[in-house]
Amino acid sequence: MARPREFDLDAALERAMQVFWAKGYESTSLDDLCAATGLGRSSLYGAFGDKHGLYLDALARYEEGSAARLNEALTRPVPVREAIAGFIARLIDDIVAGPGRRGCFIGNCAAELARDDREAAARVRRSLERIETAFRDALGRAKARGEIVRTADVGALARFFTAGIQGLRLVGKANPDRAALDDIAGVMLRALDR
Amino acid sequence: MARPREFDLDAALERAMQVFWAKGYESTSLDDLCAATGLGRSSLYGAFGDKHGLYLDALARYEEGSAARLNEALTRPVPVREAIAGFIARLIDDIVAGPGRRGCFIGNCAAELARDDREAAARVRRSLERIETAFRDALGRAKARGEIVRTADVGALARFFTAGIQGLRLVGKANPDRAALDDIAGVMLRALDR
DNA sequence: CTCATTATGGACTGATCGATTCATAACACC
DNA sequence: GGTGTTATGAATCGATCAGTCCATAATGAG
Repeated sequence: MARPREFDLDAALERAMQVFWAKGYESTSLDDLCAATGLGRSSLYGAFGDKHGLYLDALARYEEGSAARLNEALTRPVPVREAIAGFIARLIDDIVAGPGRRGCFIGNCAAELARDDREAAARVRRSLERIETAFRDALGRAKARGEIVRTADVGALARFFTAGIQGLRLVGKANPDRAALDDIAGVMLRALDR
Repeated sequence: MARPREFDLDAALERAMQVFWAKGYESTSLDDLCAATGLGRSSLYGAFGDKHGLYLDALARYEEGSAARLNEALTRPVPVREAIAGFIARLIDDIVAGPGRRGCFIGNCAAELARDDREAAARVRRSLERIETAFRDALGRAKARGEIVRTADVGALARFFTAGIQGLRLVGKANPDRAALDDIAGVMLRALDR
């Protein structure tokens, strides 16, 4: 009935996400986005609305992958301590070996524009809640299995790990030093030994 | 010998710092800075060089006050656990009661422009090291006093609290909920009970 | 009082921003 | 093959950006 789209929408979103992740919202221009995706302005606007809409879509895409990795790590059939340790170890690998100081897209978004961008702020809040829930569920199951003491407050621990991961990514962005990050991870994990 | 400056340089820097803190670097325009300080462009450029220089000065000013508060809290003649708990409690008060979602200026800087701004990145790294050192010194003194077990790794604990505070401020920026932040603080402090 | 020096405010610069417009192209349907 | 509909690319929009320039004002030194 009409001319079909000539590009892969998903691939374009992935490229745009990488640019926003690396440069942030304000510092990314539409020319940057066109260059990264290989698309013209018309195609971008036709597919994603405007710059802000594309940013939100990119944020959603990041969160999707991020949450999937976390859930996969936390539902492995191993003790929860090992599962969390494995997740954090891979996180540190990413920070140290990754293409330099991008941090966490969600955290970057929170720091950059959650101030007066209610929609973005709501997305960030939801993302953090999702992470928190994943931890709480995993810790709840572990508690039922007797892996952690019955007096443990899994809700507080879940919030702690959520914040801890953000802190880890932030200081890792400023100084991607494995020894320092391993130190932090080690102390974090000992919150489970009680 | 020449016309004297008509404004208070320190007060102007304080105002500029507040704006950069609240809005970030890119989103703050020179018109914003002129409006906040009450100065004209010529005065700003004459006193601080350019926008980037002013931003770095503002960052330094923030770090000064921030480090002073931390050191004051950590050198109080009380058990280190109490000192740290007091500092974090006041931090949470700031986050919850403060004028909305500014986060930590240093953390905001790290998230926003530490990527390809080497000078800002170096400042952030130095700031975090300063925080880490303050914790390490306080924990070292506490260890010598026998407040924490002799097997404790004060270096790792210092790094942990440094990252933890950043995580606390970040999630607090996204969701300034006292109960959640208190949960996180509670788990963090139990790292000292060993 | 005069002059050299610096501060100030406002006009102005070229560049870049996000967004729109429009002519053209490519399809599905009849 | 004609027609309606959407995609595409280039040109372009007004707004805003950081930064500069210049005429004027305000001081201290001689």
